[in-house]
Amino acid sequence: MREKAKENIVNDFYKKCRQAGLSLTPQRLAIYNSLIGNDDHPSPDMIYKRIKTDYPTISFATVYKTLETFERKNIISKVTNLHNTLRYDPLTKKHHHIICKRCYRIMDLISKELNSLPIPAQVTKDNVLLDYSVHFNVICAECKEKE
Amino acid sequence: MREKAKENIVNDFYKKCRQAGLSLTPQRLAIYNSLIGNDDHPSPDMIYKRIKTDYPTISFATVYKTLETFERKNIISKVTNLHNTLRYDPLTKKHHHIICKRCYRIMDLISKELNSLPIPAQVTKDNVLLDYSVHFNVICAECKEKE
DNA sequence: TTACCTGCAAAAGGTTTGCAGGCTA
DNA sequence: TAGCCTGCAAACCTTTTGCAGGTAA
Repeated sequence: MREKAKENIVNDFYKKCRQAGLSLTPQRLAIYNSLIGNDDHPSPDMIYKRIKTDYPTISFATVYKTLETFERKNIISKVTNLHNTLRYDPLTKKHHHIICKRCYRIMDLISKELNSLPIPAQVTKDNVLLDYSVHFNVICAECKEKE
Repeated sequence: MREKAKENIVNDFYKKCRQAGLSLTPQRLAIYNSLIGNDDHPSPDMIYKRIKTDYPTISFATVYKTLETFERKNIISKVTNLHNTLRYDPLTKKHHHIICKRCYRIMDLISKELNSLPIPAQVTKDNVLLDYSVHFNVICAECKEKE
C-alpha cells in the first residue's frame, strides 16, 4: 500500500513533467517528493537539507531554479509572493490588499463585507486568531499594458 | 489648509509616541511622515532613500529599528509577515492559509465558503484578477504554550 | 547529438548586530 | 543625568548569476 502510494506520486510527477515539457531528473524528483511528503510549506533551505542526505552534491542553485520552474509550470505554488523585501503600511485598521504579481505593487482595499467573513472552525480550534486579511493577486493596469 | 493637515500629522505622531512611551526624534518623525504621505507600502530601502535628502546621515539600521519599533507599538503595520524566506506548497488548487506570527508555521485551510467570496469592484476595475486567498494570522498552539 | 540541467563559486541584495557617541526627557 | 536612540561598519542570511561540464531524450 505504501509502495503503491509512492509509485503513484512518481507517476504523477512523470506525467506533470511531460505535460510541462520538462526533463526528468533524479534531483527534480527528490525536490518534488520533499514537498509532496510534507505539509509544512518548506523553504528552499529546508528542502536542500532534506535532500542533501540522498544527494550529497545537490546545490542551492539547483533547488532554487527547480522550485522556480515548478512554480512557473503550476506543479507547485509559492506561498510568499512578497518575500523580496519588507513592506510597511501606515494603515493599522482592518483592511485587505490587492497585490500585483508582476511589479509587487500593493493597494489597500477597505471593504465592510470582507471584514466579517465566517471564520472556519479549523482556524480557532488550536490557535489564537489575531486578525485576517484577504490578498487579491492581480496583474495591475500598468503591467497588463506592458505585456 | 495644507499646513494645518501637516500639523495634525505631527500632533498625531507626538501623541502616539507618548502613548507608546517612545522618545521623539526628528528621524522618527521623518520615517513616520514618509509612510503617512504615501499609500505605496514602502520598503525600508524606499523610506531610506526618501529621507536621505533631508537627513543625509540617516542609516539603514535606524530605519529598520524604527520601523520594527513602530510596528511593535501598533503605530504602523507590516504587510509582509512571510518576507524572511521563500515558502512553497505542493497544493495548487485554491486554498487559504493559517499563519503563526511567532514561528511562521503555515497551515493549509480548505474552505468552500471562502472560495466564493464577493469580489469588490475595486479589485477588478483596473486589474486582472488571478486568484485570491485569505490569510489568518494566529498564534499557534505551540507558541501560545511557550508564552 | 542537442538542448536542457546541474553544481560550483562568486556576487548581489536585504537585514541584523554590536558598539560608541549623542540626544531626549 | 540616565536611558534611550542613532550611525557606522561588519556580519549574516537568502537569493541570483555565469559558466563549464554532464545528462536526458
